[in-house]
Amino acid sequence: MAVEETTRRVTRRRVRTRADLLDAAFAVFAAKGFGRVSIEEVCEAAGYSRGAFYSNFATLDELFFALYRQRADLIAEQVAGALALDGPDLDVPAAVDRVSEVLLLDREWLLVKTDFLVHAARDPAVARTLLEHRARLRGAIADRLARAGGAAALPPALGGVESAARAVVAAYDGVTVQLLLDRDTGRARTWLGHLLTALLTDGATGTGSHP
Amino acid sequence: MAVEETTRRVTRRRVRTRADLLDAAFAVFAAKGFGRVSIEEVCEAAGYSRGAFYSNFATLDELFFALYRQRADLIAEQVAGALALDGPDLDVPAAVDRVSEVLLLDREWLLVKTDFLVHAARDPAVARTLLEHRARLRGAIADRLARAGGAAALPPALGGVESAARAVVAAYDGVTVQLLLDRDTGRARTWLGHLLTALLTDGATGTGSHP
DNA sequence: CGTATCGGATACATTCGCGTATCGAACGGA
DNA sequence: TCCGTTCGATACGCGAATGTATCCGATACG
Repeated sequence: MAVEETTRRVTRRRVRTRADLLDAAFAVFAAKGFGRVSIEEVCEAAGYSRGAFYSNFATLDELFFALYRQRADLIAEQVAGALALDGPDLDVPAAVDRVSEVLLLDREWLLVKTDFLVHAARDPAVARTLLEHRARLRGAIADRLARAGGAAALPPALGGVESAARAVVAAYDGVTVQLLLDRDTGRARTWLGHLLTALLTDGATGTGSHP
Repeated sequence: MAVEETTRRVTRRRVRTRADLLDAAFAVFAAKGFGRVSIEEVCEAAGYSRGAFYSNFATLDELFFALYRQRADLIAEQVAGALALDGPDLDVPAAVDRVSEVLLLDREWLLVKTDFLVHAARDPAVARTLLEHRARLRGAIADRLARAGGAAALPPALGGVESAARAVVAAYDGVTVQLLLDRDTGRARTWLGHLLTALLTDGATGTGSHP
């Protein structure tokens, strides 16, 4: 019962505290992993006592969920922005570069995101919201692909733009795993670039992305 | 110091106990996630007391690591077997089907494996061994690809067989993520099939896998 | 079959983290 | 500025999990 149903006089202080807790939680979760973090650690990192925590969240899970939503929405915005940059004609390699930049930039986020995946994999309710996020992302990609060339022009052996979008997301997830292990961001970005151009262009050898 | 350096009179009982603990741990980890499991839970599930645990392992992490090695080696064997089935000429769709079968069959294993990934992502030493496992897997795939056609015949826009193998693993990882969320194994298998044939065959639309 | 060693159970002390209840201080509206 | 409300700090009790030390039954080996 951290947040009542009835409207409460939301103080500025409260907003700030909540934001501080979320930020601190992000750092701590990224560093140690959700499973190894206690409520006290988060509070300590944020500079508050446990009282502040219980006043804002009922449980660590709740905070984790809120944290994920916050950051995921932020990333989604950035991706949408990166996709919207071109005019109606899509420059695949350039768009791929821009999106890769956004998606693979922050290792901490990848860590937290994967933690959340593990969490969602065991809780159908959480999984549903994560699937919705992913569906939105796929939708944005599919729209972009459709808007530029449609199914006929670009995609190769896959079905339509829907399938192509799905493949893009799968490639992203696959590269993420590798990046989490070898910590080589540059390599991951060029790799994602290769994969995506291989998937999205017909037979032509896609140009690389970074020097 | 669970296991001494000096050779000890390894009793049959001990072997059995250790195996029981590992099996129980697999089930419990899969069900609740590594981060939410206590030593006692594992012992209870295995039908032993904590004394048995501490006699065999120093820490939960150590057990987790041993568990991962055990299962990963087992899977690796099966994959190698599935890859070796054809003669020298590789039937891509068939091989893809067989490998998908092995890799995506067991949801519990995918859960544990992902937990382990999260774990490894934060511990460079663990990450190294995981990377070695993956390198071995990639190597087996690359060998198989090279043995059947080489770089010239099959792969499209990617570099050589090395890159192709890398792409295969990435696709596998990507599909795994989706499967963890939607729990639709059949879908995941056909999807992996589509992806892999799209990646490994030139322009021809790869045939599906299952009816 | 006897015996020395090993393996696992039990009991114990201890630490850690949780959730609640209470209180003083900060806040915002009038 | 004053006052009712809200926020977060502090203090408390509790339960769970840990690691260790000790003991007894099982096991291998001569």
